[in-house]
Amino acid sequence: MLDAAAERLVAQGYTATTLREIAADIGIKAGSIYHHFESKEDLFIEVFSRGIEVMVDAFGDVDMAMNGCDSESDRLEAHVRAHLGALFEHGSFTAAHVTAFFTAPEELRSAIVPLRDDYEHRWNALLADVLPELDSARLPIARLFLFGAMNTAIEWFDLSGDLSLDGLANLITVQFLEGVHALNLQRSTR
Amino acid sequence: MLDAAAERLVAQGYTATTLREIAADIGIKAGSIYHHFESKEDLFIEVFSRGIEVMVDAFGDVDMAMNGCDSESDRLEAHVRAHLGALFEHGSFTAAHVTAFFTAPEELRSAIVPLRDDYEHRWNALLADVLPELDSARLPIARLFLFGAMNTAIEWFDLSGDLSLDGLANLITVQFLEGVHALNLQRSTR
DNA sequence: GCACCTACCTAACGTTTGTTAGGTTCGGGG
DNA sequence: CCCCGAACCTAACAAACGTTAGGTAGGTGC
Repeated sequence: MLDAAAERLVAQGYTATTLREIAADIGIKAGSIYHHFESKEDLFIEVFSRGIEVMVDAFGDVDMAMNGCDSESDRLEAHVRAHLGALFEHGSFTAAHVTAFFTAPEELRSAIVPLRDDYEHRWNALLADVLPELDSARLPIARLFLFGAMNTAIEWFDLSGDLSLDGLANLITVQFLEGVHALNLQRSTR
Repeated sequence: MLDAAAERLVAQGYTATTLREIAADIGIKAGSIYHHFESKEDLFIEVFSRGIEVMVDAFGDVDMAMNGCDSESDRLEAHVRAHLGALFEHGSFTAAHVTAFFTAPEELRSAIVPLRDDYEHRWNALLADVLPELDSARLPIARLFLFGAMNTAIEWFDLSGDLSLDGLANLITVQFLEGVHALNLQRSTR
């Protein structure tokens, strides 16, 4: 049921997704949803929360696996791969979150924001490690650049195409890293 | 009235934006909208179209101004600046298009897609000029990277902050250009 | 002064939405 | 055997939506 809700979210956004549609998708009636959730808002809070949960879990797994890793760029690439994995390989929760979060009403969003902040802080910490030379004021901007590259992949990336998720992760990481590096050179030689 | 519709679109998305709200914003009643447009769909087709129009016009202006320019990177930066200008300095039409296009029903979108394709083709041609060494299959992906960086700026960039639009355009251009350059090096030395 | 057009309003229509109250089915525990 | 709770259904509710028919105010041209 949460899966059905997430898929509808990706395809139609919050308001256009009706409880009757979700119910029909899983073969029940709309009223029955209220046996599991208090309201439409409540249901989608759960969906959005799981979307972040998947990302945070994937991030944590990489942190474990890459504990003794000496190459900072490899570490970053692994995290990029994990984020892409959350988007494309673990159901529609994360995809729903990324594409439909801003279509939800503000009251719902504000209940989710703390979770989002947590995830963003982890990335900030990671980027501060990988790019110690980067001005800390520029760090959130760099993160947004990276998020933009990863998240817009939803709109065009095809899992069954020529490019693999590993390949895309490498593409994004190299592009990001060298781009930021070039910015620093430019600033310090001016 | 189109302005009011665009601003509502940015804030709420397609389905959550009601004709009664738009009407109230400009001091008329909902029914009166139908004197100017045949339907809700019709109204928003106009809004989305103008969003692209603003971008295309800005693109054309730069093409004129940069006609005899010798530096390809300066030319790219000027176009990035123009796209950002369309997003932040020319009303809410382009911002509405970028943020809310995918919240609109499919029938509406399909009426706009040709215009979008036109704009994307211009960028493809530009990038082919600026980056002649880039594999043509990778070109659309590179464009999407760039679009991602520019368009996500809507979610965080503040016109009244420390960073100017010129500065942001430079940031994005350098980051993008050097990133793509690094990717080519990596591929050709492997 | 009459006709006409544009811009708007009023008042309702049919539909869809989230939501709710009350009833049904069914499997497991005492 | 009975009871109970979980899962689901039926049927309706009020509210809000896009949309429409018919009417009104004010300006313009003749």
